[in-house]
Amino acid sequence: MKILFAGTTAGAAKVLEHLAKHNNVVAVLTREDAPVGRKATMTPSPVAVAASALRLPIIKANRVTEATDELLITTGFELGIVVAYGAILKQRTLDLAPRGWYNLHFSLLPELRGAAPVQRALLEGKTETGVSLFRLDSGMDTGPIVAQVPTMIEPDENAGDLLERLTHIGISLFDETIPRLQAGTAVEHPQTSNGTSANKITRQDARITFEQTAKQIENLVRACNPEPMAWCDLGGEPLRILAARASVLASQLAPGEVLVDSNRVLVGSGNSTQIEFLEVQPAGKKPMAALDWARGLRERVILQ
RNA sequence: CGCGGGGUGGAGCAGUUCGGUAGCUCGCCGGGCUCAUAACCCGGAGGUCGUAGGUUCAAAUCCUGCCCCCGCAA
Repeated sequence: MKILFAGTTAGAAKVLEHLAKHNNVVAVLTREDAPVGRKATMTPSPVAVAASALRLPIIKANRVTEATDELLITTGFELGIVVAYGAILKQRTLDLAPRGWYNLHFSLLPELRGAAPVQRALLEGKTETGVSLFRLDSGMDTGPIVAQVPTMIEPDENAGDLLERLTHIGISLFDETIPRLQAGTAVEHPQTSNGTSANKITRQDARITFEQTAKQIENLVRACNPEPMAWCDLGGEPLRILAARASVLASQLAPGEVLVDSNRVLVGSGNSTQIEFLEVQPAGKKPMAALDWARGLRERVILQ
């Protein structure tokens, strides 16, 4: 069976590499090269890089237009597999695949539909999430579900860790399910509720306000690592917080006040709680242990 | 030519304005105290100050080129 793979991110590239070993992937759809870094170097997506290594035909498009459809048709694909492609497929395009299009989504649908299910799961402090494989329809992650795998969220997992784990789970799920997709024997269960949405987390969302409780800040920090990374203001410069955990001890620190105590960097937060910084990154510096950062401080600081 | 910060013993920083003995908080090694310790006390090792050149009696510090790292913005 001829499979078309659509994806963009590093995780999607991993899935592609695996699928291509065991299936007949005839072409890859990915987003166009994008500027990356300070020099805005045009860089192909991780999926494009992986597809090149696999010597697969690549179709690059940020929006799937009718012209893109024509290219897709020429591949002769029968089944579409989508993992974090980053653009909506219209019904017109969905109709091109005789066996349909299936999407791997990193939540237990209908929970957390949308662009950032992993980050939102952590931000909301969930203890369980999972992956869902469903048939695409014209809505946003609303199609009928073919398979789901739940998993517990580890207390110290951040979004990067969790996404990596979910990706592996997703790969296993594909191994189990693709034969049935190809045979057309997969059982589909319609989503029965409207669920919840998981919008992308913006840089403003990622700003820490120390009026929040330590637990809320911890959730934000975990959700935002590695992207877009939680931050606060240190003397007019951003201070990124890569890792932190809510302390169980009550705090007498004012919100944003920093105290080093017993080899721990504690910061006052809302409702008399305190957040412990574990890893931070000042502007212009590399990430460092919070204690190292605190050692270099010459005076008391208040974060905002 | 988008804006900006930085490179100083193993780590994080000060010192550069105004040139003149390598500093601080840790870590490491050895010893002491202690029931014990992430605590405390004593001692010690470890640095071509990113790199190449220039100015000077003298350069981490002043001048010039180059390399590397990072934040913001896109």
